[in-house]
Amino acid sequence: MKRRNTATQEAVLSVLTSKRRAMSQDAIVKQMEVNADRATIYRILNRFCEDGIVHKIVADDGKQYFAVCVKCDDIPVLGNHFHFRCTKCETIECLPTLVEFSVPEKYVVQQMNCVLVGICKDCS
Amino acid sequence: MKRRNTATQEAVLSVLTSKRRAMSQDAIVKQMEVNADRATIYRILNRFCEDGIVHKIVADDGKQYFAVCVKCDDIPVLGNHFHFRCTKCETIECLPTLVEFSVPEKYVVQQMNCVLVGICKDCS
DNA sequence: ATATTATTGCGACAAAGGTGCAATAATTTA
DNA sequence: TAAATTATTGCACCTTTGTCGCAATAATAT
Repeated sequence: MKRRNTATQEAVLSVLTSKRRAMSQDAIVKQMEVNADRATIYRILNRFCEDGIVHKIVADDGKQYFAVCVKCDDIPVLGNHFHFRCTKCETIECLPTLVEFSVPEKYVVQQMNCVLVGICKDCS
Repeated sequence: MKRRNTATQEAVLSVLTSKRRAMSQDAIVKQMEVNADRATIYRILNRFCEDGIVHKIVADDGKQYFAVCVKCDDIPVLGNHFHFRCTKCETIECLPTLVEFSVPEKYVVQQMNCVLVGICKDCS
């Protein structure tokens, strides 16, 4: 399944990279000048996830948010970091804070989804 | 708004306390012998949350799970603990592991929702 | 026993995501 | 460059989760 370049895909990626935040599908379309079908956006985002271009966060509102996997401020943002949802500006960002934990005997951790909720630096 | 005792409420609470796991609405009804309306279950669960009897977890599947606020194994399970979703037995449990973190300057954390995903001790 | 009002059931609704299928268009091949 | 291949899209439709209004029911207080 070789990938192809399309305008919609580039638009989605462009929005995500410029905003530097985790965004929901509807937030992404709002920022796009090109308009595309909802289902298409979801398919593009899920493809990006498979390819490791973006990662998915499920916030405490139950919605999926997508963020580009980039290094911010020279701190590598890998899988195991906290996400921060600001209740004032309604954005979700990747914190450089790594999630540290230890689980009881015999538990195997494969993924994680950690969201802190509060007021971000710009709103406090 | 004084609370009243009803059979449905007791049934919900009974299921949650006996299972000792975080359960979704549909999982709860399946375990109940009394049958009640979906909306009613949700209202009961949200009331329990308000009263501090149960707490709500939003898993990485975007669904709400509810767990009784109890002490397990002599370890107090308060707000700031990890949750563990087992992909094999499809349950979510409260880990005794507390969430430890430090956020960058000027961030104010008010809540958190941290879910680890993998294989639990019973399934590994 | 009656009045008060919390709780329930029903119906309807909205939002978020996903899917199948035919049409479109980006690559590849000739 | 033109034709063939097949990844991607748009559309329609569907499912699940969760909420809400309102009238009916039933738990408590009087």
